[in-house]
Amino acid sequence: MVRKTKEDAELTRQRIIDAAREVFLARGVSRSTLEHIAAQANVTRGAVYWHFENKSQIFYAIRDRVFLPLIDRMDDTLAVGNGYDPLTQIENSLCDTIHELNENIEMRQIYEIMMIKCEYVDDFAAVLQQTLNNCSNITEKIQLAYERAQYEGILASNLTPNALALDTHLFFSGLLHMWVKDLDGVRFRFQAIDLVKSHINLRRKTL
Amino acid sequence: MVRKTKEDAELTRQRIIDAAREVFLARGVSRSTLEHIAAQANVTRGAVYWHFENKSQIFYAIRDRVFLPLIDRMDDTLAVGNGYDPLTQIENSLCDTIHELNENIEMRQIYEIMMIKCEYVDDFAAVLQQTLNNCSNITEKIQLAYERAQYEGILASNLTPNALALDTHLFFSGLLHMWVKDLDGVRFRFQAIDLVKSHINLRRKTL
DNA sequence: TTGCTTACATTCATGACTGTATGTATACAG
DNA sequence: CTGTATACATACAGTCATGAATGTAAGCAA
Repeated sequence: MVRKTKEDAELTRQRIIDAAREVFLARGVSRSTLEHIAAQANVTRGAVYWHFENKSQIFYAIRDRVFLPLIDRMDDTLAVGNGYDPLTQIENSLCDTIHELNENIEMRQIYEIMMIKCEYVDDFAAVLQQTLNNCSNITEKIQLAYERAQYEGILASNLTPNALALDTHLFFSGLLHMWVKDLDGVRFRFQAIDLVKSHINLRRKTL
Repeated sequence: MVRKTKEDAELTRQRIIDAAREVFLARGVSRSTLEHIAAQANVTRGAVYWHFENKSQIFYAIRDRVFLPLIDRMDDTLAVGNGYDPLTQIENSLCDTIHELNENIEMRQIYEIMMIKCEYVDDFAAVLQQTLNNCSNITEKIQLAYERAQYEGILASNLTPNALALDTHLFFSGLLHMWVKDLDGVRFRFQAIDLVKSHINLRRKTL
């Protein structure tokens, strides 16, 4: 095979990442071999080893394509003073993620891989803890929004913003899991948005 | 090795199941080999193959040791007329499960295996759907309790019992996941019970 | 143009892991 | 007391999968 230019090489790298995503999804991470990934990307294992040290490194590359953008979007929708009241901000933030899952196949696949196609042992155990940290950050941001909501007097509940934020976080975490597992969509996918709205309405003071 | 009596054989079978649980937990299901399991159980692979067709069958055996009792307990705590009001019934039902996770090492390990040490592909994909079905049943039971709560006029919310039940189910599903992933216990394990109580209080009409 | 580096492809040695086949001693039925 | 089925252990064959070693042609800088 001929030597490629730098741009070609980067393209190959992306092809390998995309291929790995497909293969991980179909076979699970553990049972996916570098040969499978290489074949799916139309290269040889040599090429894969050139671009990545091993399978975990490919996994990390895949994950970063989802979680870094996710954090950013959450920051945006939960930012102070974007025209929405705090409860609506939280609602929008959650609905945005659902919307993204519906529209973005890549993101959907990556969530599926991380939730039900991966075993968190050895190298991967660290990933779980990082994800937990990210979750903590998100919970904090939601809590801040609830604090503003309380200050603005639109909260129906007598619970603390902290308790509300944790409850919301757990609800949404469960929803994402069910969204992913509910392959035919009947149970959760089609009504995910409604579930988020109900969840938020439960906390909104009725006029 | 000498031929065992029937009771001995059953004991061996249990030892293999216990061994598989330990090995699955430590290495993940995919990367666990029948040799590992056999070694942990102090038998040879021959013995394992005698008792089980393959690895998935061992997995099923492990799972059944948790989920069948779980359903039963839920049925009990949510049964009509056991002296508690419906909201307290739901609370007890969830707290019981948390309590069981705290006390029962076997159950804790099995949850951990099923949530973060298993890749749901091929044979295992079916397990997910079965679990989803079980979840639907539980949600229905919770919904019935909410309907009774509504009838008794102790519900604070204007949401439908169906929406409330789904919200509770998702919350609890998220909580179990976090409980399992939160290995050091700081984030969720120690306050799981409080989180359940907050969740229920949010729906209880204040006097 | 030369020579070094890049971006892969190819080959090889080695080591799991699986499933099955076979051996074997004993429990148990009759 | 004897035959058969049981409950394993042992041995074997075949298939992947890995990682490293080596090959190679082309890009690119000087």
